[in-house]
Amino acid sequence: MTTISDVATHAGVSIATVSRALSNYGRINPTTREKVLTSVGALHYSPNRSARNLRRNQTGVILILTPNMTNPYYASILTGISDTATLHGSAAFICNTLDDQDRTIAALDRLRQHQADGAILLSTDTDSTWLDDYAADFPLVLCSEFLPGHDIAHVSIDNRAASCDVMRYLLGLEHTRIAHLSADNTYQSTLDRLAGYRESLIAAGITPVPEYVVYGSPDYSFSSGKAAAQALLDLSEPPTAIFCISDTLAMGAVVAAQEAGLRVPDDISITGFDDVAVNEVIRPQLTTLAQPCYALGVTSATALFALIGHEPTPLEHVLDHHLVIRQSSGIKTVRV
Amino acid sequence: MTTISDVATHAGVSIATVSRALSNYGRINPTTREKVLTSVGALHYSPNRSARNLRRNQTGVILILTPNMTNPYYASILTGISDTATLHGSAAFICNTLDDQDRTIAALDRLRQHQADGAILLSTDTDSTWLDDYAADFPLVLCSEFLPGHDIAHVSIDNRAASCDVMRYLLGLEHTRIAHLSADNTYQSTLDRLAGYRESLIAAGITPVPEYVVYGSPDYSFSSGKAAAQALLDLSEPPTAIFCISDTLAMGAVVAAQEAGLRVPDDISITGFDDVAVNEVIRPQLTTLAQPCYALGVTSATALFALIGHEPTPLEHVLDHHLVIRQSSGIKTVRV
DNA sequence: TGTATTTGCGTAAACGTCTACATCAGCCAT
DNA sequence: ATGGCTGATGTAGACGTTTACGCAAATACA
Repeated sequence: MTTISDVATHAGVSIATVSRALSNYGRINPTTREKVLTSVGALHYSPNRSARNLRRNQTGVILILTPNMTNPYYASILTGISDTATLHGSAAFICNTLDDQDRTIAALDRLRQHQADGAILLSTDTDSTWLDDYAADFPLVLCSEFLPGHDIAHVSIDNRAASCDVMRYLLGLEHTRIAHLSADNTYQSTLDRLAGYRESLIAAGITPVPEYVVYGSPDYSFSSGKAAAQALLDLSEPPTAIFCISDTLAMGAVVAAQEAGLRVPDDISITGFDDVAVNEVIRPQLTTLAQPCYALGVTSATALFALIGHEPTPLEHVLDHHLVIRQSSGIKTVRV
Repeated sequence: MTTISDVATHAGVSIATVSRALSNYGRINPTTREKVLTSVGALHYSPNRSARNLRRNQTGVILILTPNMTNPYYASILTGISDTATLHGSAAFICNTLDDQDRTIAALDRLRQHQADGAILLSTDTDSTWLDDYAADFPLVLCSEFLPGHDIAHVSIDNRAASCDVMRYLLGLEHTRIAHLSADNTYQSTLDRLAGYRESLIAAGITPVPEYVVYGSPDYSFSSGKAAAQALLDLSEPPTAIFCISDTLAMGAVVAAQEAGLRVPDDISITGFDDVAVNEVIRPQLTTLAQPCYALGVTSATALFALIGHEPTPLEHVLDHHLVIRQSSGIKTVRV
C-alpha cells in the first residue's frame, strides 16, 4: 500500500509538496509538479479516501435509495443522477432498500457517519414523516415523490395536471365510463393522480362511480393490475376505458381484457403512466403519460449538490410531462 | 457534529473507554459501559466512518458493478448479495457502469482508494483481461460470468450443461430444425450455450445449419430478438423451435412469430433462459431455463467476504439450474 | 501482611491526508 | 548593504478513531 510519503520519498520532496501537486492547491513549481506526478505514476499511487475524507470532512459520495431497483422506471433517472454526480466529481452509490424501513434508515445513517455527503430518495411514502429528522441535518432530495407540507427538497412532475391530461384525452375519445386503476400505496403521486381523475370527471359533468376506482398492489405489479382489471370487467356495467397509474398495471389490464375476449383498443381503451422502456414488449403498445426521467435524475442531483455546497436552490422543482398516444387507446365504440 | 470526545466528556470517561464500550473490545466494567451508551444515545453520536476506516484499514463496504441495473435478471442476485453483506456487517453499494469501461475502472479504483473492501462484477466480457490487475491486488468476484483461464473467483451455473438440458428437451419433443437465438457479445455464458447447442445437435445426429444461428444485440434487447427471429422465419425452411439465450430475446421471438401469423407453441416452440420475473407479463408464458439467482448472489458475496478475510475459498463455484416448462413449447407438429 | 494477579481505565501514538505557518533563497528598491 | 517582497518548499499539527501500553486499585493467594 503506497502512501503519500512513499511518493514524497520517491520524488525527493516533502509530503506537503506532493499534496499540493495533486490537489493543485497553493503555489508549486510546474517542474516540481511534473516530477511528483511522474512518481505518482511510477508507484501507482492513489490517495487514501478515508484519510482525505477525514481531513476534508466530505466524502465525494452520494447515495441513491431505491425500493426496487429493477423497476424500469428508475433506469433513466439513475443514469441522470450518475451522470450529474460524475460531473461534480462524486460517485453515486445505489442502496436497494426493498421498501424496508430498517434498510432505509441504515442507509441514511451513512450520512451521519460521514460516509456520504447527501442522498436522493426514489419513492417516498407520505407517511415517512420521520424523514424530517434527516432532512434537517443532511442534504436530502426526494425524486418523483414528495411529502406535502414538509420542508424537504423534491423534484417531480405535476401529477394532478398530468392525470387531467390523460382524462382530457380519454373524454375527447367520447369515453364516459372511465375506470381508474390505482395502487394500494400512499405515494403523493397516487393521490394526485386520483384527484385529477375525479376532478376531470366532475368537470365533464360525469358522476364518479365508486366501483370504477380499483387498486393494484403497492408496487404496481403486473398480476395485481390484471386482477384489479378483471374485477372491473366483471361489473354489470364495465368501463370502456381504464386509466392505469403505471405501465405495469396497464400491461396487466391489457392481458385481463384479452383473456376476457376483448380487443384492445377496439373494445376497451387502456392507458398507462411513466412510459417505461419495456413497453415495447407488449402488444398493443401502450398509450401512456411520459415522465422526463433522465431530467428528473439530473435535476435531483443538481439540487442535491446545491444543498451540499450550501448554495440556494428552490425546495420544489416541477418538470414537464407529455402524453404519448400509441395503440392501446381509441375512440369509444358500442360493445357488441 | 458530535465526536467520541464529546461522548467521553458527557460520560465523564476517556475516549478510550468510549471506544471500548462501543466496539466491545478489551476489558470494560458493565456499569461504565451502560453509562457510555446512555451518553451516546443522549448526544445522538455516530462514529465517523472515515476516521474509523482510516484507523482500521477497512471500510465495511462492498461494491456491486452492474452494466444495466434494471435488467430484471439482476433483481434477486442483488438481493442475495445485499442480504449477505448485511449479515457480515457491511453495506453493498451498486455502481451503474452502463457497460462503459471508464465507469467500470472508476468504480474499481475505489478499491485502491480504500473506499471499499471488495467488488462483485455482474457480467464480464471475456475480453476484459485488464481485470487481472485488479484481481491480483483486491478481492474480486465475478457473478454469472467468468474469464476462463484467469485466476479470478467466479460463481455461475454450468451453462453448457444447461444448454444441453434445453436441447434434450426440445429434441425429445421431436424437433429437428432447432435454431439458436444468441447475442452479439463475448460473455462466456453465450459461448457455452452455443457450444451446448452444437454438441447436442451433433450427438443427436443432426447436422448444424449455419443459418439457424442468429444474434440479438449484446444486451439481449427485445427488439433485437424480434428482428433476429424474423430473419429465421423468413428462411425457405424455417425452424420449428427457437432456443433463445435470454428471456427478453425469447419475448421478441414470440412477438415475431405471432406477427408472422404463427401460433406459439402449436406452430413453433420458443424457449428462454434465466427465468426472470417479468416473464409473467407475456402470453404464452415462456418455457425457460431457470438460474438460481438469489443463491448466485449469496454465494458470490460469501466468496467475496472469504477473500476479504483471507479465508480459503474455491476459485470456482458452480450452482444448479433447472428447466421450467411452461406454455411456449410443445411437440413438433407439421406446419400447414 | 506481603506479593502476585486481575481488572478497569487513561495516556499517547498511530492511521494518511491537508494546510496554516515558518523558513529560506532569490530578487528588487532603497 | 539593508530591508522588504515574492515564490517554492518544508514542518508540524489537526481531522476522529483505535489500541498498545502503563498505572492504580481491587482482588486473590500464600
